[in-house]
Amino acid sequence: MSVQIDALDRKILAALQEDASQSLDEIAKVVGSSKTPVWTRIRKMREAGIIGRQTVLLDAEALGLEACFFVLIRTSEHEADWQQKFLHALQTRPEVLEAHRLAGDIDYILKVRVPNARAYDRFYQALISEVRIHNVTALLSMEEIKSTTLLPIEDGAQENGNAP
Amino acid sequence: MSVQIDALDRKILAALQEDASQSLDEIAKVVGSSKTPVWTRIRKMREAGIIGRQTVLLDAEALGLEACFFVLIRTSEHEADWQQKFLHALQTRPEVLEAHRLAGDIDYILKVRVPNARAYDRFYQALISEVRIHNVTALLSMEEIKSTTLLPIEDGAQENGNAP
DNA sequence: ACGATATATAGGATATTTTCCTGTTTTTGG
DNA sequence: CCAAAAACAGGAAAATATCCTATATATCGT
Repeated sequence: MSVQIDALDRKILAALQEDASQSLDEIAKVVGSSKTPVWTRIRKMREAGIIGRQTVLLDAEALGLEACFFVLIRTSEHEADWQQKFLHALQTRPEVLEAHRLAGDIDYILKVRVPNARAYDRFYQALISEVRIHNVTALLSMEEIKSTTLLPIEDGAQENGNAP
Repeated sequence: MSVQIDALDRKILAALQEDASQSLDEIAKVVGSSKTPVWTRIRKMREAGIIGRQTVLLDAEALGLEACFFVLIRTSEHEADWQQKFLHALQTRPEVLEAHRLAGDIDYILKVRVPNARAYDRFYQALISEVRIHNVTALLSMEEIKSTTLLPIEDGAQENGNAP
């Protein structure tokens, strides 16, 4: 096992994802510790990959990205090289913000952010010309009710999935 | 109009969302400017809400959140107070990371992160006991192919949707 | 239960960075 | 083409990150 996360780590993670611009002293005060352990733990969790990218969330509309689509994809092809081409296409296109392979009759779901419906169509045409896809349904978002990167962190007693 | 974003602003935004821990001097060098204009522009874009939360992206699996569902919801009710109750339920539940109101025959889509399938069922039971919902389809993610908060920022010439 | 070793913690010193100020250059409008 | 305004570059003081040292806490074998 790489790193075991304890209650203090979880408090630090919660504070960090809430506001990563806080100083170590502020975080230390919030989590009830001092800056050295907070700093050491952050460094270790960064190295372990528990803490990933430090970023800033931007207003998509202000950047002219006014349309958001969820795309449900069914395919008949499940060969290795088809899948590889498909994955590569998704990963290189910056308008694809999320892509998941699913269980069930729908094979993939994408979240795509584009300036407008025309830009979505361009994306769609480019995608289906690049890889063969059986069936596509696009769901257009009318309203972003909620959008957060804040993961729910259990700060209570540690509930462990498997007994020790 | 609140703030007009120019090419330098876009470069700064791109640098920031790529790595928000960079110093002003580093960003200034990358975007080809000096720290004062970079700092002023960041401050203004923060105030204008173009730049939102500064955060850190965490590894959900490392935190024990191993299951991700996309939930497609159809409802027959479209009255104001039903909708308000529904929105409130979504916004207060931390396992709901995204919620969109859609155009078309599916009314809402949610993205839900939970420790496991049992936790999803608890969430689902709690939700349908709180608000009346006509039809629900849960899509289980088997693999997160891509997940990014990096919005595509056109750093070329400024393409404007409406003519001046 | 006790002591020896390992580990975590608190607070302080230095290097870096943010924040703001001052003088200069560039752009804009008449 | 000149005046007014805006943006810019670099520098100084305050705040912060990073690392060090000493102290406290926990762990393990006997």
